[in-house]
Amino acid sequence: MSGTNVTIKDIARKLGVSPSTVSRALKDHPEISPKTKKVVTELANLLGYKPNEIALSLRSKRTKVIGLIIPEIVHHFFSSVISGIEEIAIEEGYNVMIFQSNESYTREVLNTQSLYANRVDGLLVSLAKETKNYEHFRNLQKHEVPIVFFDRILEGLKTDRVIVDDYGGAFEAVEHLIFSGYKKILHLSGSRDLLIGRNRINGYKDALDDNGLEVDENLVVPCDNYESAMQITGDIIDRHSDIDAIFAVNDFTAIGAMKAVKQKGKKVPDDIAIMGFTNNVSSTLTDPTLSSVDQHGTEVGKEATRLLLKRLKEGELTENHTPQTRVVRTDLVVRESTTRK
Amino acid sequence: MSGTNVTIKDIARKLGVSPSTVSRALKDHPEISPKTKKVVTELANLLGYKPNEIALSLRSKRTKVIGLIIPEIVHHFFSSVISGIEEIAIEEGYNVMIFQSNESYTREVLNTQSLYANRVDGLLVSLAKETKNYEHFRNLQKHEVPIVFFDRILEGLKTDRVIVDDYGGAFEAVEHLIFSGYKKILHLSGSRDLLIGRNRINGYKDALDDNGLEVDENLVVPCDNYESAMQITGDIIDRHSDIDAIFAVNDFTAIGAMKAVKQKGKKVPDDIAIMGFTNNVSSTLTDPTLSSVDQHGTEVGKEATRLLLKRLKEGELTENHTPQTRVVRTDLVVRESTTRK
DNA sequence: AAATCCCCTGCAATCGTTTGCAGCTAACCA
DNA sequence: TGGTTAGCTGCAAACGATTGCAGGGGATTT
Repeated sequence: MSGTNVTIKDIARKLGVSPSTVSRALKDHPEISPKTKKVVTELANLLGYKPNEIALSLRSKRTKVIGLIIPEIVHHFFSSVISGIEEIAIEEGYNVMIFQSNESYTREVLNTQSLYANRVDGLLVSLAKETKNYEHFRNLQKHEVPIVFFDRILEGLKTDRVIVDDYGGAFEAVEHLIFSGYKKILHLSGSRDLLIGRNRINGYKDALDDNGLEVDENLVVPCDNYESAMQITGDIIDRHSDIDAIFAVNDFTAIGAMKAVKQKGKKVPDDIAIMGFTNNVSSTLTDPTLSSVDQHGTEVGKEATRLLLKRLKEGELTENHTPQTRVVRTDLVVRESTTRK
Repeated sequence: MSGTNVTIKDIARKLGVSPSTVSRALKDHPEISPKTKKVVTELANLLGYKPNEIALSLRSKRTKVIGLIIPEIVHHFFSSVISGIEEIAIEEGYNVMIFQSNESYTREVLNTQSLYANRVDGLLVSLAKETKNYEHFRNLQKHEVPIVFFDRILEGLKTDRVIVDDYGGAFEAVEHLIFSGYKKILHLSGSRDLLIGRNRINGYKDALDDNGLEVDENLVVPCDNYESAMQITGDIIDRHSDIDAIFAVNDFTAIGAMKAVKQKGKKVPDDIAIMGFTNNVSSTLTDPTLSSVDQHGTEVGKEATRLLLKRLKEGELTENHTPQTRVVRTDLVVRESTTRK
């Protein structure tokens, strides 16, 4: 980026005016004469002048960059969140600097340090699974960097938050199964350590409860990935032969369960219905296609970014700011795996 | 980012020395006395001083940021490329600024402008489908910003490149089908406008040719997504009842074809084998699981970044630099959809 | 005691842009 | 014609860090 970069000084020199005049002319300052403005802008265009954001940042103490820390880009949910973030950010003239924690606490701390060194104007974060304390975020807050957490939030830190309505989504999904005539519903659940895991479990239980079905703790089995679902689902339906539906904590788990069910010679959805969560692309590709709960990743990203930009516009009110929590509604997407012919 | 940020001047003032001394003390300059170094570093740690990268960038004319333009983050291939890029970049102290073109030429041009305004040290690009000309990239090159293209490259512009061995991957995939005893192989192909589309077609044809099978142009059908594969595959196998294998340009297309084949009452892989390309997560989730060609997205990202950082280290040799092209090998991943029992 | 030398530290300019203030020129009015 | 005013433009400092050069002060040498 050396050499050929045109600066305001270059333009000033060629025109025999001062840099200040050029600067003012370019931003249409009222005290500059129309003729001067004209020659300046013409030369600027000719030379392809573009203001140096770095210099602007140094002077104005704002970079127009927002930082993003996520566990893993390759997860479809997170990449759709990024899409949403980018869309809103670009609209408002902000750029996005992305960091992956890879679920590692150490990495996350390093990320916050890089972000601070680069003086990002604000930060969007979804936590690594390992993260239990939040000194690194508190540090940034001391430096008045506003933070918005999304999806994987940190209780105990006063920040804006955007979360998915996991409870509601689970409730609706299970109720759909019940209304479709399924009565004995297995839940392959997420970790009870994570808020999202607990919320989905509670949605499941309350849906049963509200509809007069018994909650059987033996039917809440921790299992949150494809491989283990493949392995354990067969056994479970052998032991509980009256299971006629499975609600899984995510789509991959659901697909693993589906495969196991089919291997047992049972039909989906006639013998056993299957419901996922997340609404991955994958859910349209299975056979039968998988009913799921859409988490609207893009909307989560948009909402988090809107919240952050709002904070940035409000200015230095960090101290007396009341943190907000936005809940993004989920949507039930009914496909073949829960629809008896 | 205002207020509480500690600068070198703050430290200098509190210690009654000059900023220059502080600066030198912090970088262990030999002309600073040990005692001064000690007090300075201690206070710096105490106050949590972190150099302002913006100021450094302004002075040194390098930002330690590399820009990335990709068509769409939500595609698994691209998000794995990002992972690879980030890994290498972070190792070398670089950060990554990501932009999506959303396959739009206009957006891509805007992206290059933002990237230039932010004075990124270098650029990694995978082209939007729409892009036919390259003025916007030529502009950046004028400003001595090194560019590395990957996957979707631009012929006609002298730059480093990292491409996937599409030809070899297709060849190997089709040969695997042939060796498995399949003789009439349909190719659901990509666009002949794109290099990757042409390369895969050529790999397909040469594999047939080399193995003494006839190449039938009617069996190369443009079709590169799930929906259209679902729609047209049935008709094609009706018309050409001797088709016993399908090689699709990507996994989604393959999965669409698989579904259509199953709907016709044919068995996969016993009646018709199916081979994808990309090796998405989805390929492990279908029933039967899908054989595919792994493109090693992470490796593509790593290689592109290595190439770029190498250029950056070499310095201002942009003019007399001989562009390099690196080819990333593919790997055939055999699963159930091409394995007769 | 004067001269020399070595350590250490500070001054000032620089990167590119903005902006409060001062100053210059020309025109207008009395 | 002298003074006021309006309309433009330039000076200089600032953002935070680095670095060539100059200089101060103490110790050593003759």
